[in-house]
Amino acid sequence: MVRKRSETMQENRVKLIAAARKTFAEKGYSAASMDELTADAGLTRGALYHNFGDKRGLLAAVVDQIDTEMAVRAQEIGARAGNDWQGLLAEGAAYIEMALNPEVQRIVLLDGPAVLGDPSQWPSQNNCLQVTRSTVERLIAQGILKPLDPEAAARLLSGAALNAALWIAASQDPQSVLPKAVEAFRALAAGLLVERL
Amino acid sequence: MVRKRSETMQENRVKLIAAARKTFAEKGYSAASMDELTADAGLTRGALYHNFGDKRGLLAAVVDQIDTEMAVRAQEIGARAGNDWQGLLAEGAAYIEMALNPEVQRIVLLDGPAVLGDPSQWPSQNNCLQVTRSTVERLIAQGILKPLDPEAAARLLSGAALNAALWIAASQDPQSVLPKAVEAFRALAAGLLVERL
DNA sequence: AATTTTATATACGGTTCGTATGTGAAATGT
DNA sequence: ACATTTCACATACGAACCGTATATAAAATT
Repeated sequence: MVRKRSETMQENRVKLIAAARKTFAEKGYSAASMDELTADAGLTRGALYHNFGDKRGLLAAVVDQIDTEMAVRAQEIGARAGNDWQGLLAEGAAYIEMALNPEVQRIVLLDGPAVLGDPSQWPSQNNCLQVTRSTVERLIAQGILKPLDPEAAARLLSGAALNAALWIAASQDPQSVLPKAVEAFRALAAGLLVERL
Repeated sequence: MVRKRSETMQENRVKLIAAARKTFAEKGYSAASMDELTADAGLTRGALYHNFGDKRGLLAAVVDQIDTEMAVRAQEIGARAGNDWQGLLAEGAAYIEMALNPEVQRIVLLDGPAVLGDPSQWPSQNNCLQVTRSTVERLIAQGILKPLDPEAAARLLSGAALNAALWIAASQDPQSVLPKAVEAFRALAAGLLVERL
């Protein structure tokens, strides 16, 4: 059976990213051994360094994948809401819930920023942030939100949401804490609304 | 000259923490070599492992120190404000500005959570958070803020503030971005206020 | 069919961490 | 005051890991 080179290469990339998601989430970035990780994928470090440059590069690829998945999900949930304002609240709640996933938490929220630096400068450009920002921009244009800097508002909102998730996950009883966090988030977000007359 | 043991030991701890603040801030936690770091302090790794257990232990000590300094500063600034509500806003702005300091940013915001886990479970108990929470509790008791969970509100507020700082520091022109972030923060915080009648 | 490319495997060197052991000075007891 | 014990720190050692340099075999190209 003749296998095209680009096919197997793509498959190997997928295998490596999948193995990395698992290992990074379970052990954390620094404790993840590249020998073990590549062996789990049925390969060696050779494949890794050829495809991703170095350990950091692999993390960047993993972060990009998860971030994109999160952004897609958040946008879907936001779009399903009645209006843009409800959408913004739904997106925030969605981020909080998604960040309870250990993969998201360990890889995107903890190791990602520490190893790759500030999310706004990631190669993936942080799709999550983009989604929130464009929602905010629409709401400002509609006169529903105060005319704040959209980037600033989006950063603070997602910062609040993601930080809430860290707190929830570390707490003893996540299920009882989640609603408190969502309630506080909704209150905060309401501060962006224009004053009622 | 007879030097008491406990004296020199305390001095050595101070030296090590000082060297670690410098090196961790400049190179980041994982790139910091404990051989170099201890040599800078005029000691060897022996002193380090005896005093702090391991590399993580040293980071924890450094984080504790910086976090405490930040909490003291924020509380002073908050107390100087006219009332508790103005104090809360001033504290938030103070966190944002303090987080522009590379030491704070690299050590407390990036490496700290990645290596030590969620800040609410740090040995230092995260003094910054305590300050904000007690301010929030007072404001709720006064009927100025909505009766939300104080811990949740404090977490989200500080999350927003610290995340804003990461954004600012990574931006091209921090000085022009800072006021936008502070403005957005004040708007968000206003969402915690009880509805005006 | 011969030649070139290249995706991955293998081999190696350098660095780093944590522990195990050694040592000399302060602390303690008689 | 001297002998003994404690312990804070230094030194020595082993294991793990990363990134690169080299080798190889299979696909691509001519």
